[in-house]
Amino acid sequence: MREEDSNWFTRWEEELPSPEELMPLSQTLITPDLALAFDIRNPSHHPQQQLQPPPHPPPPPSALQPPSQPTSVEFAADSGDLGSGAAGDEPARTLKRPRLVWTPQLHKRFVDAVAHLGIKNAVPKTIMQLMSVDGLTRENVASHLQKYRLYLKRMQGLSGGGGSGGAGANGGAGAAGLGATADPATDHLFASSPIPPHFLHPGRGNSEHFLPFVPMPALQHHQQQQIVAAAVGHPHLQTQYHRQMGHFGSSPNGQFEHPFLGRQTQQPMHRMGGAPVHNQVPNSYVEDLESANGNGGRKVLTLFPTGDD
DNA sequence: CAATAAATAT
DNA sequence: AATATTTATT
Repeated sequence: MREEDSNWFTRWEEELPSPEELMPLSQTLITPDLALAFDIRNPSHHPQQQLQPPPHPPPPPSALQPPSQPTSVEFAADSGDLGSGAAGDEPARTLKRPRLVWTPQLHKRFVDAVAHLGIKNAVPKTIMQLMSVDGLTRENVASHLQKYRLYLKRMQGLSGGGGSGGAGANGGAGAAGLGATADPATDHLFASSPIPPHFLHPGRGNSEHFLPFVPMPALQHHQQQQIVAAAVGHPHLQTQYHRQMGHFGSSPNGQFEHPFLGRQTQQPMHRMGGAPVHNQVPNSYVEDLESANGNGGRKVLTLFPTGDD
């Protein structure tokens, strides 16, 4: 049955974020106040970071589909105080980014990019470019890709006896039912996104399909909290969290102004695919917000799960 | 320099 | 535990 081949992507269409989800919300990791407190002047050019993005005029809404909105990622700050020492005299040029949180949505975008690039072209740099996620670095992708490959191999390993078609359509916790050796610790994230069939058997597929990668108007999580804990060498390090709630003005038009516009660090990529990108409006799929999951002493609140656990 | 994989670190 | 970072190899 080959229907599965064309089904795997019709699925995530329905899971697309609702308009409410796609608020750019490019929150700066370092608040201007914090940056000033550190006397950070940004001496040399450092990687694309969102330090106080200048009021960039949003591109005019063209009839065609302009590049997707620069999807911004959220970061989680841990209780590690980076104020001691680094803030003393050494310029914070070597600012370390907060850990990137790979949300199911973000991972889905990752898988999409890899799927459309093909296994051979799916290298960190290319993936990163295709994802168009502001703040994403090549290292982020590389690290994630490494883990993802291990995950794929694991899946192949235990589905080898079945033949073709066995492992294609498991979209969620399907693989964990056969008493397989799927460590619950390894997949959680990866199991949330459908695995393109050709991923599992490279070379065994058949035709390369050029699916018009739709970058989507934007892919944004319903951000709520988890911003940055400003610890400027305070003895107590009481991490405070901003409760960012309340959405921004959502116009009935579907057009709204973002308070902060993420930097569109979109580099002109070479001709890849060249497929006609056709945009489509996702269904308004309401997602449940999950907050305060029993996570023990973790302060990082996980974002909403995409359904399964 | 970029990519990969394994090990190691936070 | 989930990512980052480093190391070594290609």
